[in-house]
Amino acid sequence: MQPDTKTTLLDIAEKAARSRGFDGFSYGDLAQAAGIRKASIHYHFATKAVLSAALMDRYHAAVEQVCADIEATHQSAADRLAALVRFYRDALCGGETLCLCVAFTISRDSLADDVKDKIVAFRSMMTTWITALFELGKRDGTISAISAPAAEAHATLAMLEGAHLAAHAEHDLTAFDKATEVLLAR
Amino acid sequence: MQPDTKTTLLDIAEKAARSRGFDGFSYGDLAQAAGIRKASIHYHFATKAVLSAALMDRYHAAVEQVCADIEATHQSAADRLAALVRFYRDALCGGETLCLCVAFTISRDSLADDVKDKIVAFRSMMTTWITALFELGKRDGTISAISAPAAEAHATLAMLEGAHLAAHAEHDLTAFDKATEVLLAR
DNA sequence: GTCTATACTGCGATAGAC
DNA sequence: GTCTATCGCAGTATAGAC
Repeated sequence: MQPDTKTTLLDIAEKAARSRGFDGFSYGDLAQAAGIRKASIHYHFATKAVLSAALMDRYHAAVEQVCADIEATHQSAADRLAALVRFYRDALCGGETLCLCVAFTISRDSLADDVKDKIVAFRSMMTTWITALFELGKRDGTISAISAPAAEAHATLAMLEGAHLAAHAEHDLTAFDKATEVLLAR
Repeated sequence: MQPDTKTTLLDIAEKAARSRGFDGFSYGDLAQAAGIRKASIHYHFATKAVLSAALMDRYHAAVEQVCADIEATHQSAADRLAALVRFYRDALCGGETLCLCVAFTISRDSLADDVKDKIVAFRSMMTTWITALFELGKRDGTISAISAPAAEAHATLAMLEGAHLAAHAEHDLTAFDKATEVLLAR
């Protein structure tokens, strides 16, 4: 079954937004990639603000689902952490695409208020989940030298997003691997 | 002594670029802030590519100087690391501005090739310097549990840049402090 | 749901007067 | 060194035919 136009547009827009940021893609770009006229996109997403809100909603839900899947398929904290790092690594697409939340953060001044709030909500969801991961790590002992789980979580999210930036800057996954080597060795 | 127009323009452009990314500011914005017409800016910087290259050159030299100053004024590895974190914290301007290298990385597709190279060169300069910091830390014992200095350096730069993103996303320095708490406790 | 056509604004950049 | 004026193009968005 073919995806409908709206979904296709979201897919294309997500790729574009994660590659070039909010200010770096236009309805014209999307139209060309989707094979329709740019005016037609307004039927599906009235404004770019509406489109970016839809992108964040879908992205938030998708990543939340990935976290749930990791919990279901990996028992130890160390395995879950490794799976999370692998997810971020795969999300890079060889250095082409960043986390949507990272890409939107730089264009923050161009975003609608509700989209800014969605970025904060996404980050909160992630740090909460990673905090729980480190709390498990303290109990099961599979991750070494955990201080405060919440502090570790904020540091870990920063490191993952920073590693994304590094790989994007060099268009090379090696940069991501170097930055996460210490994290994975714990 | 008043700074000349070219320096004023660089100052304004740096602030704008670090707040909103390469795609997020225009000659029109700079002209308004500088109190001249946008056509006049082309006299100082023929194209936006030339301007962004000048921004990266100046930024690279300035940060390199900061690192040298830290070496001159702080003896132990732990003190130097703390000073580096403090420098990144101050560079945030309360969450408004990012590291120029971070801000440009997202707009990478809009940059001239030589500017992309300057980003890579900046990152290389930083990781080299931080690697030396951790090598000193292994010798003087003021930083705990150092594995491979180079790996620690890549992880640390990622964490600092990720912490910058976090603070920018929330427009709140608290996010930076949370992300660097673990780093400073070492 | 997609099209053509268009309105309006802003962009980077150039030419030439002063 | 800065100005006015302008070019050519791309941006988001809308109106209305099909």
